[in-house]
Amino acid sequence: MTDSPRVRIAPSPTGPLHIGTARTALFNYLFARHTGGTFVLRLEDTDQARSSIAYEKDILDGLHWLGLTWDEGPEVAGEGARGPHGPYRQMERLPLYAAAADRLLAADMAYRCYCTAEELDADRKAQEAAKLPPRYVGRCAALTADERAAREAEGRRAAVRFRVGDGLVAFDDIVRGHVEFDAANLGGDFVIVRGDGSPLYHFTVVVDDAAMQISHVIRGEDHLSNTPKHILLFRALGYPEPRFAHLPLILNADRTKMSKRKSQTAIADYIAEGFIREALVNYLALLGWATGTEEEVLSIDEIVERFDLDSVHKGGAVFDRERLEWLNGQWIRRLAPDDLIERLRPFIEAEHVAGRIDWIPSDDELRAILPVVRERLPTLGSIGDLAGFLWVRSVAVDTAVLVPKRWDPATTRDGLTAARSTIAAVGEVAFEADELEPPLRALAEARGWKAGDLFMAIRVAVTGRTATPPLFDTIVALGRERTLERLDRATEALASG
RNA sequence: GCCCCCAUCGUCUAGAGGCCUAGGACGCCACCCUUUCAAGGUGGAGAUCAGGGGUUCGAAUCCCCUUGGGGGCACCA
Repeated sequence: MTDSPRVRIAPSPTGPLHIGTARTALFNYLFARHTGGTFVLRLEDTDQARSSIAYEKDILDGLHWLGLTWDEGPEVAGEGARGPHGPYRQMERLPLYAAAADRLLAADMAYRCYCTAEELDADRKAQEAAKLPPRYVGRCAALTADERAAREAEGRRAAVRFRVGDGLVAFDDIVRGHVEFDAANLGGDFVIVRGDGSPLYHFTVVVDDAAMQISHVIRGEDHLSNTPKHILLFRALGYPEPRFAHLPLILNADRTKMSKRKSQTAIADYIAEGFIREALVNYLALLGWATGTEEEVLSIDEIVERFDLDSVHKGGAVFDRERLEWLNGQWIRRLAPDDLIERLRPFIEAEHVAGRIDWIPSDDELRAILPVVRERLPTLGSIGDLAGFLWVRSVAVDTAVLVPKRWDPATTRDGLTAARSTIAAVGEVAFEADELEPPLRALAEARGWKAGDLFMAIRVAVTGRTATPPLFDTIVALGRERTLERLDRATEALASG
């Protein structure tokens, strides 16, 4: 019988959750859920200088937010993990790496290296000058016991290097097919344990993937060239090799690997802008994978159902924010009203904190305008721009935009005054869009105005903007008194200006 | 420099030898709807399938070469 798949996402808490990490996590999640496998989260925090609890929190929070639940691993930053293969933070697994390194040392598959940073640096510069590929020269590969003792006596600390050996290393990558490397091109014996005793990535990843019984290593293509090193380590340690699947990279607009410098890479920044999880997941799934049908707007469950590693692409995919925004709009329109309101809350509160609105609307107020704002929201964060005028005491009206192109100031003043009377004539109880439109249209017709011009003058007067939700719904949301007051203010501004 | 990977509209992609005079989506343009802005609808521009050789009756699809792009070569992950 074949065991069910075990996959993992192994982020390093050395920076905020990156789009690329989220995508890799998503594909692991999709594969695990589609196959009924197990999804593990492991924190690779061996770079103590760069790791921090704040980043760990950002990463865990981000993955939770995306809805990528894992079966084993830490749930909350800084707290314990669950699962039978713990601990799941590498700094808590140090004894395992030490034992594995000792085994390799004892079998002479690894050796102590006493080279100093200066020596290594000089080697590297010489190789560079000679236009040779960088590679460890093997200075410590065959030290005698006496030579070692001499270096120890000097107080030099030893790193541990793995003997790469020679021969071909081949494997069948699920997305790339047969790939092979000549061990001679791996850059020589590489360090697996630092001079201070802390283990390095290539080593820990193998020890842990073996210990956690990972069956499929699904990761970014940037790891493809590292894979032979890992395979050699699996073999040296006597562990079975997992299957590998290297995903295409997510690219900047210039087709280089997506980077913070050239693109917005932090998931937290997308969340802060008001992208919703459904859209982000949907979008990310479609970068490097497609259903093979014309379906594009898919929920995570629908994606799980259709997902297949074999149909993942080989070529990198440029991150296209416009397409993400389109999908975000699609998903915002699909949310249930109360769900949308709940998700809008933090953004409205942020507007309030920033002083851009004077008060926070109630659920009922929000629910009332939802039908006319939802299709105008590319992101949740655009709620302020779109409807903020509803929640301020007064709006700033620029008299230059208040006067419609075909009108002059006098006509505008006349129009606003007449509109005020017309709107005032609509009683408080009948204050609905259907009651407002007919008399205002009649007014325009009676005075020989184009309805659009009248409406635009009113729109700017009551909202301060030229692009708004439908005018009559807007006026109703604003309420009779506030509408009349804003019309008065605008008329005054026109008179004095 | 060395090794490895990749290559269909601007972008994401469909396409696994004949169904392709290459389909869809985003974006763009036009029109319709319309009080603005959106959303929606319809239509359009946009790819000699990187180029060149093969294989085949037939190639975007298979093979080779070239070109281009990317990734990796740390006591980072």
